Amino acid sequence: MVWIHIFMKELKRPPEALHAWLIMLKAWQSMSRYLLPSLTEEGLGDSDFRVLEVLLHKGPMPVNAIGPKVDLNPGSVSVAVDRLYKKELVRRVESTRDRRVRTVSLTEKGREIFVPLFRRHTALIKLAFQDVSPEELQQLELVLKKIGKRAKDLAEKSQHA
Amino acid sequence: MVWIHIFMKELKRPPEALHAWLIMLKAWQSMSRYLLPSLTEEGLGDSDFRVLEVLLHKGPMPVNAIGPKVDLNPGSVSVAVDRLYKKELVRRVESTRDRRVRTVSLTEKGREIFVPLFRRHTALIKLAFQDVSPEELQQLELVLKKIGKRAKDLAEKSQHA
DNA sequence: GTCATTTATATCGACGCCGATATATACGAT
DNA sequence: ATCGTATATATCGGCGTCGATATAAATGAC
Repeated sequence: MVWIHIFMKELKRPPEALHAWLIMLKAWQSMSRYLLPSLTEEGLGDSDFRVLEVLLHKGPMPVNAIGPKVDLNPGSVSVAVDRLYKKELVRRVESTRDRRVRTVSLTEKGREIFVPLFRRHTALIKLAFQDVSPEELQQLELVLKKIGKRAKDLAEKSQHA
Repeated sequence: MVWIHIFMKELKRPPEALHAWLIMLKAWQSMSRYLLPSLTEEGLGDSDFRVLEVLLHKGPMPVNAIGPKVDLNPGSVSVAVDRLYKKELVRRVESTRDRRVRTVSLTEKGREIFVPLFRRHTALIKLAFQDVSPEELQQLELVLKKIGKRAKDLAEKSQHA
């Protein structure tokens, strides 16, 4: 039982930030497993879903604008858009001003497939959050925003170093 | 601007659960990006880290016990352990009772590499959580636990259906 | 004891993502 | 106007995960 000893000695009581992070990890994994099936039934992956979501809610945009919004590098966005293109869910329009850019937008088919899917998705999330009161939800958003922002800042800072 | 219209109409104000989930997504992505470099510098991936973590803190265990703890399927655990084995960070001991099972444990080298890495990792997390008060942290854990548990239950329920 | 079933682990083929690079186009300095 | 640099997108090779399956060993019914 040496390892348990070491664990206790090293951490005393689990430092709170780490503990919270582990719980966040668990919650994240559970949510992901829970939400994924409804996408795969539709033949979509997680990234595809997020791309469609951003296109629906923010409107048409060039490939390079999608990447940051869905946390994907340019190459991955390119292939994701291509997958969706092959399924005729999105359209690529070449810009006349700048012949390098191709603006991506939802097709009618894309809209028809995605809007109901998104609605189901939203309902599933609501179900999973059913035990959380409005006040708790607000508090949760506040805290997660702080953490996300700080993590982003710190990540950028260490990039430069 | 049709899409914005549709968005507003469809969602009125963003339904709170969905909104919170999106913020969680962002926070998660930021944290992952922030934490990953310290692992890759050591030549490890996310899964490898979690396997080492569970071995350090829960002690030696057979391959099939690792999977559930790190949210990986048996095949993935097998190759993850193999990666770590090739780096001599873990050892596989064949059980005499049941000759199918191979109990995985950290080697000395594994411990030497991982313990400081884990300490750095913990420090990074603490930094990212610096803006969160102890009360907020407690509240965060509470709420995330509720969400995780409910999501897990719901996922299992829809499995059977 | 023998055979069917179950369990532990490893392997296989497919797929998605990443980092790096290639290609095409635009922009800016001179 | 030309040339070097920067930007948008696509492509390539490598890697990690998945689901399905293979292999080996244990268990249980008879």
